[in-house]
Amino acid sequence: MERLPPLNAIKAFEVAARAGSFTLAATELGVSSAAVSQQIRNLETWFGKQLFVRSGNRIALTDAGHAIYPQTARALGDIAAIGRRMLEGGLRTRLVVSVPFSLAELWLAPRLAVLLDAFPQMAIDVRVEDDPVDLMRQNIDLRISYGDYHYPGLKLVRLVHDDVLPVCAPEFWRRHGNGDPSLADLHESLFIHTNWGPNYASHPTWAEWFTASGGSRAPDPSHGRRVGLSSLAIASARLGLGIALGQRVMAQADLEAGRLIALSPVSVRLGHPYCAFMPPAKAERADVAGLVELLVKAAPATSGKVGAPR
Amino acid sequence: MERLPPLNAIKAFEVAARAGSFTLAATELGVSSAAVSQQIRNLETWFGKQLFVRSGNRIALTDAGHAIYPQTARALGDIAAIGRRMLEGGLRTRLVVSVPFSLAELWLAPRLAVLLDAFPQMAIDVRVEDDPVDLMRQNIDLRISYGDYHYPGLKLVRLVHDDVLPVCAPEFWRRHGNGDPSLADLHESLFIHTNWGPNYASHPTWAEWFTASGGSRAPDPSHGRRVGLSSLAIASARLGLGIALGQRVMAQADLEAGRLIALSPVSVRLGHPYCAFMPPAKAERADVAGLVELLVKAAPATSGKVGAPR
DNA sequence: AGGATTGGGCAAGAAAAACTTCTGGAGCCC
DNA sequence: GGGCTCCAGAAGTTTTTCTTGCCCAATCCT
Repeated sequence: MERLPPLNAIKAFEVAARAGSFTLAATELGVSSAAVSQQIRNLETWFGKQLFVRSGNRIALTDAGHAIYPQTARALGDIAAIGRRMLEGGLRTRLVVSVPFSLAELWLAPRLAVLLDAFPQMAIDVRVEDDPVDLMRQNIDLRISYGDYHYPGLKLVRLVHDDVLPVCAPEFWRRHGNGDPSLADLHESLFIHTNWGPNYASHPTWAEWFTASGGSRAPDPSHGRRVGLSSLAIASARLGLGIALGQRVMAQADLEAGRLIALSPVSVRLGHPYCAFMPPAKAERADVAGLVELLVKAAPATSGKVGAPR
Repeated sequence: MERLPPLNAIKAFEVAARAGSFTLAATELGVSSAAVSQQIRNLETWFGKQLFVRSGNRIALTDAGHAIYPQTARALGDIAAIGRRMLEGGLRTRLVVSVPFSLAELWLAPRLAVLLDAFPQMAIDVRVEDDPVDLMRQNIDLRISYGDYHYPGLKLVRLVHDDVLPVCAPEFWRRHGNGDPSLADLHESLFIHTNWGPNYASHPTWAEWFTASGGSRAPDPSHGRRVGLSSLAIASARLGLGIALGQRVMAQADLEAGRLIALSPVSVRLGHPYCAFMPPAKAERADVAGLVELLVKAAPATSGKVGAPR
């Protein structure tokens, strides 16, 4: 095959020709109008032919531009079709979602329940595994992770930037609380410490929480209970084993049901947001997009910003 | 139209799939194999699907890769066809060549004569005009200019890096020369000075030539003859009006025919090469490519380097 | 076997392409 | 005529792409 014209310029041309305006084309492409102008000129220089006539603030296709537009549209349409074809690739696919251990039970499950309630026939696989995950080899459609720095090249959607606050079971508080929500006098052994394991280091500590609440206590982890999973901390607190720094999104249901109580409005943000990652092509699948949307909407209280594809 | 897969990655994929090797594909694309490897991975990440299986130093298309290859080939072929179509755009076109005044008569004309001798029915327009020229608006296929800095975006081919040397008519030398090829004693009024006009400043002067030849004379332009065109300097010398610093490519024919004699082997290079410019798409037209090739070959003595497309 | 060769992966920095911002000018509309 | 919209152009910045240099695995070749 001989040398091809610059493909991105072809793309810009197709959009501009269809839109009849560089500005509209720019909007559609998500760039500035000057960028479109440059790409078009680029293509004109390549061909040595004008494709648009400019008259003041208006443009129109030249004869040459008219001649090639349908071909560009068809070729690009074909390429778009390739993308679509990739998604179907077995069409009968289930939606495969991968989450870290900590999120599976207390965060994803209830949200999926909502979704499955609405679409009972929806086929979803949930895989529970820690980062890093190879989405390609395992045919995963959507990965949810802590932090927005994993998986370069994948489309990224920020779901929720969670925070932690002290929670415990109501009976526990009745027995040990002494009515002091500053927790200043609570015995060290009653604190539950969460350890996120070797790969993560940004989970807030009790010391940080005390600092944020204006105190200065720093309970010694070696004296209290220690758990290796944030969802386990919640579960432990629910069972009356102590006071945990529980993540809000995980404790929510227990708090509303009265199985847990929050001992203070003071909370500490996690170091990173929870994010969804997916191959850009799969972001257009209706089921993937729908699930992501649900997950974003489900937590409007603390966050929900949509990131640009990378 | 929805989001398109990265087009350059598609291109890399098509070539790699056809070549069956990243390295061969890299050669065809004129890039390194690592670049191809990256583009393919890029596309795989976009789709969330492997397109090649890698086993050691060998690659093979996956089922998914196999499935999309024909579509990519067709779409890219369509786009290549667009390029070809642009060239034909009236098919009945003549070849339009644009040259600066100085080159038209003594350089281009004899070379075209060779070409037209071989292909008498070839339709060529020669336009004579100075830089800058708008190739697009005037439908020019090939522009020849002094210097390689004009016309960004156009494909550039360096034709010849010329030099100047002192020439005069044989009778003139018999009458005024005194047998002294160092020209040290020649009367100032017998030097012909070339002035390239307001846009150019790099034409070698007599002072430079004397320096190059080991002397130190600097004839005063206000005393000798002055011409505003390098071809006119040659013509003047041929007519016995004085000694000119003549460009080799222009004096060649007169030197061989004995109408001019070179007074010294010492020459001074011009500041820039002569270059051909053309829209990249037109570089593939057989007539354009043929003419450029002829022009390059016609001057192997002093240069003939081919530049990369810009 | 065992060394040499070929072809691809990976990471860092370099080069090239694309984009943004700002400014200016031309036509259109009131 | 004045304001508005839209495109062009230049300069500077960001992003993408490519190269370089190194490694490893499989193959090839005595």
